[in-house]
Amino acid sequence: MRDVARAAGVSQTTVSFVLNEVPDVHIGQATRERVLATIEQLGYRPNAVARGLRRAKTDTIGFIWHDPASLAGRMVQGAQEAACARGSLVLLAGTGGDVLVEQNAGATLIDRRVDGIVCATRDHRVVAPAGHLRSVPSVLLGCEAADQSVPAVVADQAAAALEGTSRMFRTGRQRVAFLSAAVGTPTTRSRLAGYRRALVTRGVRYEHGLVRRCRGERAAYDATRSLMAEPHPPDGLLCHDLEIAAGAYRAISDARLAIPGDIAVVAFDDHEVSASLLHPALSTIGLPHYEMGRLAVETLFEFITADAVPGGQRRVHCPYYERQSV
Amino acid sequence: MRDVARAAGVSQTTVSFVLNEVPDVHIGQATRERVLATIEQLGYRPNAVARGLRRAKTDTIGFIWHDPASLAGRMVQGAQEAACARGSLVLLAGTGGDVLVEQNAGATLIDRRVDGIVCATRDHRVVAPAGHLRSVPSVLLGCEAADQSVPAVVADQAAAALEGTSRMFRTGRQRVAFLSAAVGTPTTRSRLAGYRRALVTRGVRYEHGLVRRCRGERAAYDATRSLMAEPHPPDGLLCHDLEIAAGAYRAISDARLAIPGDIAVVAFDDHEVSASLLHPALSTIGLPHYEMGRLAVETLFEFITADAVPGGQRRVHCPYYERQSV
DNA sequence: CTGAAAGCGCTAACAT
DNA sequence: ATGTTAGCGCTTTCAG
Repeated sequence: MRDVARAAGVSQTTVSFVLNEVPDVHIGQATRERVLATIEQLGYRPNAVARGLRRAKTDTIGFIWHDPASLAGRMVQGAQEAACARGSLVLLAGTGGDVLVEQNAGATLIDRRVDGIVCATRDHRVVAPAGHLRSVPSVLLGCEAADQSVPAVVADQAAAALEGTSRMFRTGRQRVAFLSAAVGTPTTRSRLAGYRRALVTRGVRYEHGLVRRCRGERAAYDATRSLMAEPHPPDGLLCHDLEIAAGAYRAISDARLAIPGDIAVVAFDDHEVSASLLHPALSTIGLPHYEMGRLAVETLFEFITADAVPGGQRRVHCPYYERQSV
Repeated sequence: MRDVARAAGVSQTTVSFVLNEVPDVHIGQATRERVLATIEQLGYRPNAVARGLRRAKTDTIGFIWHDPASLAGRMVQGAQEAACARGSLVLLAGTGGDVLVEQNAGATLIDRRVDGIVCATRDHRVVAPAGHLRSVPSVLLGCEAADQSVPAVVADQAAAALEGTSRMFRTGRQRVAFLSAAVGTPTTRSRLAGYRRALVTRGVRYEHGLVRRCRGERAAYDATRSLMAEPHPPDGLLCHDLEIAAGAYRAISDARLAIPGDIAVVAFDDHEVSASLLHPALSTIGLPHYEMGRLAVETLFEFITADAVPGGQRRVHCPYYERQSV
């Protein structure tokens, strides 16, 4: 920068001013152009590290990343693109799901003076935000703070379950069952809530026996067979994921029933190839990872600029992909 | 840091020395412990930005990311974890596949004074590395420089095609066909080379007619039917991806042939759920994204520390996942 | 073994 | 409208 100043015959200050287009300072047209030309000519590029030190702002947002699953990649991508659109970059800090490492990751990011942090945990779990998430603007992604003290962006799983279930009702189904996951997480709870709301909306009584918890293709197969063997078998099936849907498909096929003729199926976790591999192609509910990452960063920027914590929780709509199973 | 020095009754220099465990400087045991205690007590953490400015080393590596596909997430993760293991963080810079934006991304990362850059492009394409990739230690990921001037990490697709094809020969197949992709990319060329090498190894003549280019399930279906209708239909099929394998499966099923009894199938792009959805479960060749990301960063560190460009190209083994289709 | 002091490259009062 | 100057928080000679 000194070189530029010298070559253009001005002071460093002037160079800095033209570079930053400081609002209250007007630089003479001639000077400005001379400086700009010199910058161009010398190929000068400001040192972002030095600028960050001085401004106490690094134009960098930290992304804490717990999820080893590949889908998280879309979240990171969404975050990265949203940040980029605002002139910031994303600094990644992973934790192999380890909570101790998580503390560390947050601290490390703060050491680097990131302007804010997006903290993405797996599986929508409620977290007690670590101290450092309070010391710098932060937003949770895919989970929420137990005390709502940190804003969060989550997939609207309840609405998604409601929609998936309602779609089946709307094609005339009377009894929709829910093949849920084995473990009770916030995700499964939200989905169950949505499922129940769909029943209420439809004026159908909730039956405990229509909700089965299972894990894996095999368990889903068994659960479906068991459901089909009941006096009043279901004519619709909401599945927690693709593997479960696969098990259900197999059971339905073995029972010589037709999809969607005899029974409709909808599953969470859209995966184009897998969904199309099933016959008939499976209608799915997608998890909007990209959009979640994007919105988390947008929210973070609001937080940073408004200097006020944005409202508690933002839910992102989960798209429904209609294929042939409903 | 000044506060720590003051509270411990020493100079900043001393604090810096104990913090960095400078080799040639020995600090008295008592002083060191006092300083450490004070640091702990005050909860002091060094400012990484200031340190970066002074040391001209940021412990950050840049990752240029072209690929909008979700699988790239695993590469980023591999890179991130490898970097983390060496005390560095990954700074992301995406480009929507746009070359102009790419120039920019590289420049932005250099402005941030990253210690090195990993540049990941989609689809193994040969690139003429932009100037900035030469001005800072860089390694290409998933592609290679036309002039080999920049080290590269790629999946060993030729070896993978060789292995997949050979596996089929080893179960007694005589004629293995290759359903390749529609476009001629370095990826498809490498795979074809591997396929041909497998033929040579087996002592089988290459037949142009056994290699079909297709894109999508439907095209694969047609290509397979056409192959099966020939006088000497193949008894083995190497598929470019899962969609193509799906089309092949359908065609084989329609032709009332059995997998693997009448014909064996192997496909690139391992995806557990999809592969298991097919009946019989499809044997696949995985693309080692995580490992590639990891190795790219390892290579980059060699580059940075050895201050010498590591040898041209590193190929990562692609794992073969045996299921029931061979 | 420890401290004083210079400076990394930039920004932003404050002067002129 | 432009220049002078004092740091941002740290590392690192060089003296003591």
